[in-house]
Amino acid sequence: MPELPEVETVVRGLKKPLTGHVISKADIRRKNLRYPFPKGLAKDIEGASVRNISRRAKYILIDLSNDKTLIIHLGMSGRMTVFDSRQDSYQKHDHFVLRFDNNSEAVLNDARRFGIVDICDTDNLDAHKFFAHLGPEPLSNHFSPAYLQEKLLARKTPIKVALLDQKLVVGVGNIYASEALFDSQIDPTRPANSLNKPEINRLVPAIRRVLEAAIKAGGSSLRDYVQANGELGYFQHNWAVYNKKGQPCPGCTCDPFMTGGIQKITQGGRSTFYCPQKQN
DNA sequence: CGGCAAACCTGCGAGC
DNA sequence: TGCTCGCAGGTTTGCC
Repeated sequence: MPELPEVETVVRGLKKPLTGHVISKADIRRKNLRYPFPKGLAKDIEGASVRNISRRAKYILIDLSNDKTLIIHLGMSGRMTVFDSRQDSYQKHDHFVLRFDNNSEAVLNDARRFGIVDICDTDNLDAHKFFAHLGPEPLSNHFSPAYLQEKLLARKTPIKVALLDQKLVVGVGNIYASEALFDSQIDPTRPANSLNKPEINRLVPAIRRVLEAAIKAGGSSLRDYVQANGELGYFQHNWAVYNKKGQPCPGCTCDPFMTGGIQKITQGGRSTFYCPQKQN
């Protein structure tokens, strides 16, 4: 579900209402999501206040006053929403609830339960197994054409598949990989090591452009995703190719009845959308 | 190490 | 209306 823009949007939405507030109660409503909830989690966080909320890759980091950081991943179907003062009772799949001193609640709802909740000493975050092997943030300067070119050298897997590898670059998921390759006019089936310098010079800024535009739009809502305030994202209206099989390519003048329009293929077990006329 | 399929889950839309 | 099938924003694991 949530890729970098969705997680970033949620993080921004959580900051204002939660920062500075004390967690009065952590309600753990089942024993596991993707993994078991950490032992003693409630005890570890109750009574602490929220110092800051940030994002690394697709993880939400809630930095607490007791020098621990609560780590949350939304998986495919997770939502993290804040309720001012909740009137209605818990919904189906509300698995983890933080109640605050001002009576507000942050609720993790995750139908498919691919999400993750973990806790870590803030000092040791970088060494945590989730983060130790991650690639650079795509919106940082560490993600440069020179870096990408070097990393792609040894990889003959299709470029679309490579972009989903979080060791190469974090945050890019299935939607934005298709969108960024369309933006840079690169055929997603090309072996990663076949991209030349001009193509890589197009791809890096295209990834940034697509992610930044999506953040501006509050992310993409396909089915589960909502912002922290419960509103939908609206970048799905700006998709050029994702989920648009058979539709005319926005950058092409060719007749979709002749070309078949946008193609849907499967790579690495996941759907890829692209325009064979524009991307090569 | 690279590459690929399968696994983890529930829900929903399409097609019959 | 109701069933089955396929597919969905991610990541890990196990096998070759």
